[in-house]
Amino acid sequence: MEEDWGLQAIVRACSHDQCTTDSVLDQYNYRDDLFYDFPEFEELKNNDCSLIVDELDDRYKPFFHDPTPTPISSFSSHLENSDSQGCEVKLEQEVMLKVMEQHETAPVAKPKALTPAAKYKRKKQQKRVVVQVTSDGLSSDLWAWRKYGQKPIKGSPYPRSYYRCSSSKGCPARRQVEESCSDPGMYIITYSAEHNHAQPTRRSSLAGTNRQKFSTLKRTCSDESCVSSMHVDQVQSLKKIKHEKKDDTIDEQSRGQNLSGLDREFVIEDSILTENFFEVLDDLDGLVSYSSLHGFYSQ
DNA sequence: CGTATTTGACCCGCGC
DNA sequence: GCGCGGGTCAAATACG
Repeated sequence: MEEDWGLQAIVRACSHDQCTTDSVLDQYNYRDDLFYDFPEFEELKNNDCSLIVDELDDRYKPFFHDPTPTPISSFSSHLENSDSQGCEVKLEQEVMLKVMEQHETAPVAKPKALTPAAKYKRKKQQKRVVVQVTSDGLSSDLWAWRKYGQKPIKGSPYPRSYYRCSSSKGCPARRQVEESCSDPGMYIITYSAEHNHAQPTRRSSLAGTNRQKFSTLKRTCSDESCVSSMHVDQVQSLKKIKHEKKDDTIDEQSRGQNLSGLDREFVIEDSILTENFFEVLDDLDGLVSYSSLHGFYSQ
């Protein structure tokens, strides 16, 4: 299954708001999906922690049922009012705009003979996911990326590198990497297009030719457990976003901290970042800390 | 020798 | 129409 990969699992979860047909949603088994993306929870499903799972199930559901995602126009006005002179603000705007692009784009149409111009246009409309990671995070996915270009970016002291997927010939997946000018040491990664093949269980021999780029790769846990261990951090990160959203003025220092909290390659669409969503996060955070989950994740 | 990276050239869209 | 900026191509080069 081509969608069976971590990032896509996140994207899939974030894009459920596009499914507005109740009949479809009624047939959707949220719990199974949870265990599908986070197999470690399977353990909980089978023991006395089912209460927690029920709670998650109940809390999770409303976000999928909401057929009218929060308009992102508030983001637009925020962008218009912000100071576009500063490099940091500009970068943040770019990240926001890309997430907005992802929100607004329609599913990619079936391929047919396209003119170069149409091809280019379609490429620009492709789904994009932006994440901010540390240098360690650059190598934290299993896909093999081959660099095909590098360009200096106006307004940024750091160049942007362009990568394509080398796991499979003809795979349209692309990745752009640039160092954050507001947080040196942090990297903005933009994923575009989707892989047309399954995620490799390990980096292939082809992928292994990433040479120096991945030579410092740190793998202290299996890929699956790395994915699951994001979960509690993500809740904390989202709570930080909540505070950031409350503050209209941009606090540079706190933003740096907030962004660093997102270094586990986690991006969530603004459409579900409603006040209610954060209230639930508050509850979930407490729930998690008092459950056996705490011990599970703090290992 | 096969594959990855580098880097200048080229293409395209957009704003003036 | 022209220049600019972003994205991609492809030849040259480096590496194992």
